[in-house]
Amino acid sequence: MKGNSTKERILYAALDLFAQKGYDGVGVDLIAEKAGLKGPSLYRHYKGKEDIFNSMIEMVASHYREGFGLHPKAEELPDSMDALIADAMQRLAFTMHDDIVKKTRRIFAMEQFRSARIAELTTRYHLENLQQLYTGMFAALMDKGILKKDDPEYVALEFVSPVSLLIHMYDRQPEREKEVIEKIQKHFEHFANVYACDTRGRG
Amino acid sequence: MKGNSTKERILYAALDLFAQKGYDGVGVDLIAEKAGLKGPSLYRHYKGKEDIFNSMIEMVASHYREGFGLHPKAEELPDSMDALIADAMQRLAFTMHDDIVKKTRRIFAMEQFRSARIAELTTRYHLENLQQLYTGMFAALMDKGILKKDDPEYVALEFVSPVSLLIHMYDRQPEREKEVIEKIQKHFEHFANVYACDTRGRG
DNA sequence: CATTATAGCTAACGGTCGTTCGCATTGTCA
DNA sequence: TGACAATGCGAACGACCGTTAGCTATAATG
Repeated sequence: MKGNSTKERILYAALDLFAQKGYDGVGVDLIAEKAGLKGPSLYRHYKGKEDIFNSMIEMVASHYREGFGLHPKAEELPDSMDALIADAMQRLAFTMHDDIVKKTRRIFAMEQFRSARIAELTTRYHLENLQQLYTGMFAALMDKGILKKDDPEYVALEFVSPVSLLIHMYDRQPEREKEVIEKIQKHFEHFANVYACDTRGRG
Repeated sequence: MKGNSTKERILYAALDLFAQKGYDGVGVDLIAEKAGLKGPSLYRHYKGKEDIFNSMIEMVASHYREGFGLHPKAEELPDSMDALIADAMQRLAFTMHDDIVKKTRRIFAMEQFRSARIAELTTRYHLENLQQLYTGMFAALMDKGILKKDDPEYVALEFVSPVSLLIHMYDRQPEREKEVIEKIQKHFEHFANVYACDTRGRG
């Protein structure tokens, strides 16, 4: 269990349990036990269950913000279609297997209707941030003559959406992981065939 | 409230309430009240809360199966890109505004991890059925020379994924409905530019 | 050293949960 | 009409919920 201070341990315990059974499915005593104390002691650190939940959300949100800060710099742009796909596959592997990211996704899926704040974060997390990242990247690749000239925002949407959707599928049916990865791989290849500059003839 | 028999009324009440607050957020007394009786009377019709939930899921699943049975027959195939998009926009309007469909989506989103059965239905509902529908349609359109020849399965995936993702966004942020519809419309146009046969020059 | 804040605990509160029991009412059918 | 199943109800059960109060031990502070 990550987290050094008790406050942090509580948040990581909450993250893990809420990801398993949802907000209403977890009692405060269980969170406390996982964090190494008794239920009432939680109230020395947080105002209540809702406060624990919100604090945990803000923690993973900032964790995510940091991890996502690694937008590729100009000189790190992929310089070919193959490099683009390799880069995307690496991001995929991280997203699919990082523990915190996985739990965060599950919570967002289950609790997306709990508040406007969470709804907003969910949309950002599942769609907008990814689309924005690739919009910038594709605009640059179009300039460099690697991608065909097109509206980079919508090319990014086409690129990102199947991945996001298939990751959701993996989240709820992890036994189909292989199938998901294969389909994403094939989707990338199909994307390359359609949008790359130097590809002659398709189909 | 739809449903004539008490059994049915209970399921529709459960559908509505579970869609609002999730399984754990709704008590049996509330379901009963909405169905016009008292909590303990539910047990004359179902074995318990879980049974109500599962029965409700099977009801909407079969409701969905029927509604989805309207796969276009060969002679109803769209005969142009414009017709294809018009058809898709009509399906979209239905999906976005039909009450039962909306509630079903919310429940699947919140309860997708509750059982393998629901996980499976969620994937079918959000991805596989749509992809399958358009895979068939696109294969035919490729034969007729309306769409460029390509792997219809992946063309369908590219077509369907942004729509599904943007509908999820609409579900949790209905105040952004206009934006969602615009983006889907633009996505369709972009798709047409990329994949239609008779389109010269893009960008 | 005396004081005070911090952080843990047990006990207990009022409330809600899903469920069961026993009884009353109604409708069906011989 | 009498028997019986079907369907409703109120009362109540044990379990669990989030939270508060009050006590204790330790750590920090003057």
